Amino acid sequence: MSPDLHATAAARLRDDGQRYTSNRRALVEALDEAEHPLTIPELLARRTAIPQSSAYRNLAVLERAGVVDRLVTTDEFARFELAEDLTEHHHHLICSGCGAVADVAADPRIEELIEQAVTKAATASGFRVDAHRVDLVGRCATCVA
Amino acid sequence: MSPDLHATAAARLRDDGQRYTSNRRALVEALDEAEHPLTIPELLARRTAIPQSSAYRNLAVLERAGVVDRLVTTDEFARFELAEDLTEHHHHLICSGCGAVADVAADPRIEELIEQAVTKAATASGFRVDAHRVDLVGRCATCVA
DNA sequence: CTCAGTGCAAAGGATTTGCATGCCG
DNA sequence: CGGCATGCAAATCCTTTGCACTGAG
Repeated sequence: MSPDLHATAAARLRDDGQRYTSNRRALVEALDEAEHPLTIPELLARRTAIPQSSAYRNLAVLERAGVVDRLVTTDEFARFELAEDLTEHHHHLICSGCGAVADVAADPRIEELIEQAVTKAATASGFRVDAHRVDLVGRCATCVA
Repeated sequence: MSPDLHATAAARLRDDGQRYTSNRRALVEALDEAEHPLTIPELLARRTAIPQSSAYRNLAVLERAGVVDRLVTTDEFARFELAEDLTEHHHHLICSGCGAVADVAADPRIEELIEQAVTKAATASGFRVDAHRVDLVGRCATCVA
């Protein structure tokens, strides 16, 4: 995908005083290959060489450096994806049946409106908005009762 | 607020084969009094009579019956609020500094647009949308760095 | 050498559950 | 009585952490 995805990741880690090691590169690669947020078990299944504790630790580092985002659903596992500015802005379809999370492209026209309406309401109360998240909760094709 | 909040809650529980006990009523009352989603510790602080395990168990029951919604943030605790159709539709301001969650009223005009744009995209992939969630992530007044 | 990164194993902590008891219907 | 609800305590299980070791600079 991004030819300089790894260069960007390395740079952000360097700014945070961290190295871009093979484990971290492997995690970024796995997240880049996936087209939806992955849980730790899913990540480990794709990169078996990485022990669990290293995965948790490195994902925490990558999150602090702004390379990955952690998202928490009602699912039992946290999910990880590449940071928004390294991918396309998108939203999530969260299946309340099986916990699956799929990506859905964002409509720039709507984005604009959300941004405006919502930021205005928030700043009125002294809140500084950094990002918005739009998630659709429902049933995926295989879980429709 | 809702004069028949408790009646509705009782009815929904009954449909699920459950009773509306005093513990459950106390939880619903506490959530109704609060003007933002509460964690379990916060709930217990307001209704000290309820033991932790009962709180968890009853909130799970209330969630299944559609009386409360559970929301998971990056915070360490899950948060609970009354189900959307028992309150006003609203969104959340989530502070990435302290984990606080505040409610913000929804703009019906924007709601409409989100609903349309997003549901169309989702149904295209066989996903049946039940609800949408719009969360603003940022810094609350006391956490702005 | 030095110090961040690694990996194993053990700890932490929110949430869940087993079991005996209480209570509504 | 019958079965849900309760509460205590103990178990679960995702996630974090201590510690000794390895490797890059």
